[in-house]
Amino acid sequence: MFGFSDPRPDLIAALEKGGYRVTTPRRAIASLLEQKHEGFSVEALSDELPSVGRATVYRTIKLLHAAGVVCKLAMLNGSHKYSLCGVGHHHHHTVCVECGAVEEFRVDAVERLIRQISEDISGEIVSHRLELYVNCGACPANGD
Amino acid sequence: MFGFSDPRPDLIAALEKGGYRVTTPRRAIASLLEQKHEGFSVEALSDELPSVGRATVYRTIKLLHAAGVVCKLAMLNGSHKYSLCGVGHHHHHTVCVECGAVEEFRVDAVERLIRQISEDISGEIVSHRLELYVNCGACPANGD
DNA sequence: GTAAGTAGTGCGATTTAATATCATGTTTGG
DNA sequence: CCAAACATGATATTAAATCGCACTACTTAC
Repeated sequence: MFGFSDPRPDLIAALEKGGYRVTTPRRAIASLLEQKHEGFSVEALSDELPSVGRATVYRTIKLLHAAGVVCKLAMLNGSHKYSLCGVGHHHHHTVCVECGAVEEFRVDAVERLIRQISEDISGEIVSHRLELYVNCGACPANGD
Repeated sequence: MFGFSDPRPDLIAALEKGGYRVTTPRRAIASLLEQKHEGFSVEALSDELPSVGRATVYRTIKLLHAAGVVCKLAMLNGSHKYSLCGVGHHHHHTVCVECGAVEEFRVDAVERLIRQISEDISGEIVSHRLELYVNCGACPANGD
């Protein structure tokens, strides 16, 4: 099995490392996030944190995203979800189209493939995105 | 080289095949599209067609997308672009992060890889998305 | 400890992309 | 030519995200 459940990255540490202050709102966001390994939308997050302004939630998620501890996923319908993710290793995600559950996976073959393609197209690959949309078969939408 | 420039798909034919009427606004959209193999936003398209209502442009692009002759690409920044694309064969895209030029490519290895991954993760893969963000090295932004 | 400076916050307005509403216009089959 | 079905367009609306700005709260210097 390629999937793996990540050790929770330390969001507070990520902020400190980036030279950002660790404030009460940021703590609140971080601790809520740590209960939400699955995909979440910033909007929903904000709704669960009425004590924190929306803009601050967006700003903080952007910081965490820049710090690499939160990933931004493109859903099929064009909306986005975010997900906590392990630092330090590149990975991709599966998203259940029924229940929205997000899982990370890493397959070295993906990286090899990208490298191989990069030799065959003109220009230099600066980034890539690979997302798998699945039906996880274990979600409420499947009759549990 | 994996890339290929597609024969222009016949957008009008695609509409007819889908059982939709071929109307004046749709003709206008189709003929503008056929000059725009590169990525484009619906917004920009609409601006170039003042005689056609915004809603109609969106509706028509959605039809063409459903018909498979137009692809919707997710940009790194979260916005979208559309691109004419060949019918009948699955492919992926490179997008130049500087100039926005879109190219199609197809590598069978991608499909093999997806199939291989599908055997190793729980759940069933219903769809996937692979986009390569490149610096095409031949665009105005690179000093031409 | 206080003043000054910097970083962070929150409200509300704004932007942008896209969709919904719905009265009106167009096409097509007969 | 008529009626039904389909398509259109102006406008309102929604949703996600960002911006502007006054205010607050740390941090540092003195």
